[in-house]
Amino acid sequence: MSEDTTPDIVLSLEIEDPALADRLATLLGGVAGLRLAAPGETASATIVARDPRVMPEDIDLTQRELDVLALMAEGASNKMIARRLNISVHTVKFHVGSLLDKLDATGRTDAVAHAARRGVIEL
Amino acid sequence: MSEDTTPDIVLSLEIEDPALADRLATLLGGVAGLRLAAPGETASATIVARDPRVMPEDIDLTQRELDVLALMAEGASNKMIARRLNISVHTVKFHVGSLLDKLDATGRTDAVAHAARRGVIEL
DNA sequence: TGGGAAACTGGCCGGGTGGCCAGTCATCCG
DNA sequence: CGGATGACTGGCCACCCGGCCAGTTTCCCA
Repeated sequence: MSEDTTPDIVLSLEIEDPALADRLATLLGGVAGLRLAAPGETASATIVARDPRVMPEDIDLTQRELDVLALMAEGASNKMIARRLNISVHTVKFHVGSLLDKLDATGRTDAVAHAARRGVIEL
Repeated sequence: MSEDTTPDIVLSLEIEDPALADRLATLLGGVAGLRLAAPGETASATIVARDPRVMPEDIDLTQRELDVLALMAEGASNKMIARRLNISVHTVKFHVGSLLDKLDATGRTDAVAHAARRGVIEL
């Protein structure tokens, strides 16, 4: 009689903390309709530790800086960014400078890495 | 008499698919020891759709290239990388060149972004 | 009315970056 | 014994980057 209309939801655990992982595994193991993924199995959803969502507080970047940052993350050069945003290369440098400042980065690569880490941008 | 030795595990849902999210919410709602996060509440774990883990899309980088890549992601310049790895700046450039090639990137910033996206490195 | 913030532009310049050429050395393999 | 591959190093050079100086305009707010 098992109506196979909806197979079990397969969940995988991606938790560092062994204690938390263990509690979750135990708790979820007893839930009908749910199943923990077997090693190597592709899960339909994953439980990760902590909220990956952006941390509290915002680095307070202006809209223009966000525009420039996004293009930087795409690997665009200052010249390309200038063309894309219809502004001069000098202005791009100006914004990049502010970005390096606010993100406490030493260069554009570092800036993108920091921004990604802080959830300011999505790679 | 509720022994509060272990508070409920707070879970937040990060699911695109409304149907799947709904099923999970229903299933999880009836589990003792578990609780779904209230809007804005910081969860101890999050359920995300799909497995965020990287595909077996190996980029086949040499060990040295991985070394260089890791330092690049830290925002290190070629000179810094050279010092850190005890090799010449020219050799660093050599590896960076290979990296740009293999990662199909236009520059070091792009290379780091691509590598992070493909899970080759962790930011 | 004046001050501040944001966005924008210019020139200049030292140092970094990436591409090209070339070469050495060790290892693995036919 | 060649031949191939990967790691490494060098010189050269056009271009890019980031920091410095300077200036403009617009908008918002006290």
